[in-house]
Amino acid sequence: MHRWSQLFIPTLREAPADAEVASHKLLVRAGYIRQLGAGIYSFLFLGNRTTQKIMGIVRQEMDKIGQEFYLPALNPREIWEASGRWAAMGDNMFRLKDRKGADLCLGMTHEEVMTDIARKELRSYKQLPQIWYQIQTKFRDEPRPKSGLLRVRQFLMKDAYSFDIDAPGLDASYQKHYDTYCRIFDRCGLKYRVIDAHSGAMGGSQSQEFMVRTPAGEDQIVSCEKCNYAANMEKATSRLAPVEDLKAEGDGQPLEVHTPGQKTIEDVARFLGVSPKNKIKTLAMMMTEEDAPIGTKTPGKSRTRAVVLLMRGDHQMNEAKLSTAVAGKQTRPMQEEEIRDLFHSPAGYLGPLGIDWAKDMKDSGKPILLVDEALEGRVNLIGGANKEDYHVKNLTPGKTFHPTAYADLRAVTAGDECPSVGCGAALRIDTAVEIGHIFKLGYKYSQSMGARVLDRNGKEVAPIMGSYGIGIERILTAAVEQNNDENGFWLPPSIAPFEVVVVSTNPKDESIRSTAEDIAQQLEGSGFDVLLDDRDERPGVKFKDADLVGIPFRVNVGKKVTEGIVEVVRRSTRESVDVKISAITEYFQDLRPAAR
RNA sequence: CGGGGAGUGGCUCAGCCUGGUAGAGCACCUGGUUCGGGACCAGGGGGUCGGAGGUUCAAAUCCUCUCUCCCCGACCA
Repeated sequence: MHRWSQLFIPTLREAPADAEVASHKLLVRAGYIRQLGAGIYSFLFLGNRTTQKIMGIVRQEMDKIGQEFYLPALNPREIWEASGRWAAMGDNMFRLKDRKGADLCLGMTHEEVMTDIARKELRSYKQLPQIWYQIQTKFRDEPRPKSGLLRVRQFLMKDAYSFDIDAPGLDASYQKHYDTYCRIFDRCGLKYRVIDAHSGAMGGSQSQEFMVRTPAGEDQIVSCEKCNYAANMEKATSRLAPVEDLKAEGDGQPLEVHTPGQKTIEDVARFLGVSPKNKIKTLAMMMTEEDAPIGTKTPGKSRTRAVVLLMRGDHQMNEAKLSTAVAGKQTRPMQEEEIRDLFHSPAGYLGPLGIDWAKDMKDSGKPILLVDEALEGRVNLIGGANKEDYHVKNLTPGKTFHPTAYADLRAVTAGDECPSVGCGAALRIDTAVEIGHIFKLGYKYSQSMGARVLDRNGKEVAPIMGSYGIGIERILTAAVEQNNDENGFWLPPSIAPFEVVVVSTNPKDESIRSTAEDIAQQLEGSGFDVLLDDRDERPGVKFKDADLVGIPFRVNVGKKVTEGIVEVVRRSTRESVDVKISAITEYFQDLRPAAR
């Protein structure tokens, strides 16, 4: 029996001054956590109890598909050299030396250690598939820890790794994780979306993120309220309404028109009496190509190369999509003289004509012309003439000028139509927190680290891998972000530190005290996690504390005990019902979610 | 790393400009009265004013350096 009077639950009336987001303020106020340094937190009794429950759910579900390991956080340099990530991780990796001067690091993730085990132990396709997971502390020297528990330098992660003999095997392992993650987050009571994610620099083929919408989030996601469509900004698309192209003028060849002083898309469209949708927006960028391999700290020789983007007049460019289109190279807007060098024209009249564009991305030395997919197939567009006070009609991509490549560069905006077939609803854009990530790794680690098994034909092959992560504390943070008000927060019973708090409103009244005690005993006997607030405090203090600390149900034991009645208050709605003391256990058993 | 802000008792903050040897509310301890939404009265304990150096008869206050934390940006397998 947990008695509040004997526990350490240091609740605060006021939030610490340096807390900004709701979950940070409330978790500190509720006595769950205390800060030790930037991005470093101690978990106290209630906080630890909750993370233990979350880990319990994660274990139960993961044990259905995999096996739990426990790997060291302290890693020798060698395995990270083998994968190439000793350098690639840069300053984000905590590094240290042992007494002999040997390099060590604190693990940010465990592909290397798991793959090391695999390469030493796995020999045959008959041993596959394998799914190995652990729940363990990760260390990342974030450039900027922030928002309480949302971005920290030390955190708990459930990380899993799959080893399969072939791609269909990986697909199956990946799907198992997808399903398991849904069960885990459902049981944790979270509302989440699964989005297609950028495969990133890890060389994987497919990747999805489990996101929870919250204003405190750092990532922007696009989602549809009606259907399940969801994507991050760099992947999101939307359905474009058909646009009526202009008719060719004259002989259909590019035709210069005098547009004195008309520089912006809107000005030109109005001046010529056309829609911005029939205009081409020309964006002039410079891209920096580093000679030195990415991740190394020695600055190599860098060259710049012009990248010109053509968008539909009313569209905006998304920088993440541009970054993808140029394979992660750094880009910046051109400076005035760079624009003149390439276009021989002032800004405001830029267009694709008269420039020798690169035929493909490898056609180095020449400027790159990237055309947004929204312009593919369009005809007779209007763009700048590369000549002051002139624009050009009859521009048709692929005919009057030749793009280096077409690419998806367009930023989705809120209210755009959902791209799902037959959906038709409007898209929304929200910030979100990533609570899980599943990833088809492919052969990157098995190859670089030399894991090999014999296949059915006795041929040596590298196993194909997947990796799958869940941020334990982020589940708590997301739950608090989703369920709070100015008085505190409420957690789903499955992850709350206690399911019920029994408040003895006046411990000096013997019948109230003993009834509260009996009810708490009874509920605990029926398998509920119960906290008995037996403190010698005024009722108001106890109610305020109960509202603060995240426990979903409260039983008020007060004057009505003489009538054999107590109140049960549901924290989320504040609704209160009178329940007969004799029926209290049944009352809660009826509420108990089936998932337990 | 660039820009901004802040470090004064456990928490929230005042005092700093204009130097004179540290305050309030909450929390804590003792006694009493209270007891259904963060009570009241009386008494009490607790502070290297982030750190170092300097100016001065005298520094929380002025000057220099430094550390830490927060926010925006950059960054984020």
